[in-house]
Amino acid sequence: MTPPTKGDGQDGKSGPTLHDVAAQAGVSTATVSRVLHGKGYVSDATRRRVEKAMRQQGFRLNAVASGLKRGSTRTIGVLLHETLPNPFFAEVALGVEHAATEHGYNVLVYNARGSAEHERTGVDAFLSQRVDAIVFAKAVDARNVELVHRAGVVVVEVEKPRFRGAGVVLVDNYVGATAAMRHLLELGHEQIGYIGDPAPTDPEMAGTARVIAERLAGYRDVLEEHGFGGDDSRVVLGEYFLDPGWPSLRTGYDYMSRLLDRSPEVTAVFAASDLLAAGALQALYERRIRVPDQASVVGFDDTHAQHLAPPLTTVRQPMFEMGVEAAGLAMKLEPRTSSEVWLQTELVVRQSTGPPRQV
Amino acid sequence: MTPPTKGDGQDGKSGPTLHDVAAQAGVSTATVSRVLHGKGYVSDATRRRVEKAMRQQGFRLNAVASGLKRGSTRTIGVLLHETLPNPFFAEVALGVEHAATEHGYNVLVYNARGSAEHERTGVDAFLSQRVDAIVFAKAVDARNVELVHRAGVVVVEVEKPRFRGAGVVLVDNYVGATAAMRHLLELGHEQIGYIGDPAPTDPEMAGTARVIAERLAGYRDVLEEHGFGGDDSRVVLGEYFLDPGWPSLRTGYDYMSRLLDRSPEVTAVFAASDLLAAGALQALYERRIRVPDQASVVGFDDTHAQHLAPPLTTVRQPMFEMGVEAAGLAMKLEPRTSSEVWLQTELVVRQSTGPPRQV
DNA sequence: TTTACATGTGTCAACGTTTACACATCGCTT
DNA sequence: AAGCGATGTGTAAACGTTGACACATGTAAA
Repeated sequence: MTPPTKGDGQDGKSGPTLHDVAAQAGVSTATVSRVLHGKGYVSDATRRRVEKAMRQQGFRLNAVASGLKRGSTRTIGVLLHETLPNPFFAEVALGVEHAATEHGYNVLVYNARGSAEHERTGVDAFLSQRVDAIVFAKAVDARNVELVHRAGVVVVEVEKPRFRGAGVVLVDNYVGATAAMRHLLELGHEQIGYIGDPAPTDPEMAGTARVIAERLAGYRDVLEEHGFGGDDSRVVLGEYFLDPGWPSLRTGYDYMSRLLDRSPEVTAVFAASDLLAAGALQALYERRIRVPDQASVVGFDDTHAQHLAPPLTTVRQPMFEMGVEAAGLAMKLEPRTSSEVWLQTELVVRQSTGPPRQV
Repeated sequence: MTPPTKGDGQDGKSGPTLHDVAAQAGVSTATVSRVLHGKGYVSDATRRRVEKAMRQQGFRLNAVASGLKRGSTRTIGVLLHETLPNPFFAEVALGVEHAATEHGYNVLVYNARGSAEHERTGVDAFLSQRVDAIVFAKAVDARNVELVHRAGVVVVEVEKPRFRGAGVVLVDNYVGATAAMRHLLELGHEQIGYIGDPAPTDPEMAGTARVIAERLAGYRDVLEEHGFGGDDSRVVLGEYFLDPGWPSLRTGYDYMSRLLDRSPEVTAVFAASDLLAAGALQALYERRIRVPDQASVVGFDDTHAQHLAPPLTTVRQPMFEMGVEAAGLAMKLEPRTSSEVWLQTELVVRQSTGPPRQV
């Protein structure tokens, strides 16, 4: 009647199958499947017998077989751009994991390590695994995204601008940057420096360029608004593309040192990231410039802010939520469908900002 | 000859199958499979024809079907204990991912969020997915580990002591702690404080207890060695089990404040983690005690050390390597086999330690 | 010339689930 | 009394891949 069973639920390896529980319950596998998924008609008596058999044998549905048959694996692949030393990606991945498992989805991760070839390998692996969707956080090479798109698999991009048929999760960096600047101006600062990274010219990096440009634009526009515009002499932009170890802490330290040498009159600095701000704090500490008494510092992203001394005022970027939203799109969207989710930043005032020093 | 094909490699959805390329190459699926895996005899001419057909159709092996047939998915599940705010788990997960993908394995992640029930759900999901191995970093509930073990799936535990048939990755906290203490004594410190967490008494948390005990033992033993032993008055252990938000930065700040109030004579502190050290640094900054001029601080784990001002001297814990080793065991071990890997810590001297202040 | 073994390829039955379809009953309505 | 829909269950064919097995050759040793 039923094929010979080998996993009888006792030895442990490879577990009992639908056939095994069907046999014990004296029904067909179809009925067991119906019980399992609660669809179709099943009498109460049968249902109970099947459920008992499942319990006794410790039956666990083989998701691999199920996935093959149904053509869907309920799995999301997360492709990380790179992870160290920035917690951004880990945080996003966690958000995806959270939302996905909440809905019974599985999450595969792959770290592209910043290289297009690695990313390609990851895409291949994910497509091979027949994931339902791939979340790029953030994509290295647009061609890899294109590839997924062509394969008819849902694409979700984090922090990368519009792509024909994909879900996109974006955060408004401009508003956050203006909030930070307004905060400094309200405290009475007028000589405010900016340290950040230069916008890459490579069109491949358009997403990164957008983020960088928005933060700097916030700085410039608010100064302008208050009549301090048109002067970029207090802006220090590095040249990280020449620097193999970028982004490094050292970078923030260097930028800040350069700013202090060049414009000793500044009473506050706006750093384009917490990592940069952390480096800036180190430079200030070394020069015995006390924060916030003698200089105020604002960061961006809230990755390290809490841990620093003093705790850093920063613009929080909702990384975890970005992951959650990305997973939401991944689970909801049809292949080759577009959708955009915008998330807001939030100014978190801590102890690195205060009124300017009395000169 | 061959079944009707539906995915012809053009429409994108669901892709071409072995049958499709077999048809185009004029061979059987068995031959295509042989070419794919490079096993068995295939003539050069046939191989070339098959490879051409695969390339033209953009064939990608369906890992789901393959996994079902072969009974192995080449997938490792990583079960995280929890992730925020400690980068430890993310780092270990990354190490696993790195080593795994290097060998063509896939990595599923699940975050137990510190709860045994969530962990159980994760284990169920992983077993359903028929992962080849599960890495617990670190396990919440031993019964969940037991469950995996009984299912005949390879178990690897990170930082949790012996379990019958499992791979275990451990790091020697004791040696690291003694290195840190010796460093302080060599600089001339004699009044050294210790801030850390109390060892949990719950047998479920034996792994955590071991780690905590080893670090404290290192502190005590080295002091003893140098004739300053038997005095625990400079040891501040919290009571985090009462604190819902543990572990928090606030904790380090509080412990340090308590230590300074109670034993103002201390010239150096050994903190049981970087997070605690970061909090300590905040307390010192607030009191305008300059590091390292007036007080030295040593951390443990190197999670935050680099970012702090001043950069923290700490005992580096090889988290990434722990993940790599865990993946190695996961891929190598037979089910229900034991194996232990010990990793060493390393003292990293930065700028938070120096000779004691002249009183 | 037989024998044996290496080489090359096809057939077909799995792997464990899902689901369309068929076939029963049962209780009602006309 | 026939007909109908709702209910309950089984049969069997997929899903795409793998691998044991069978069956060819060809070539070299006996």
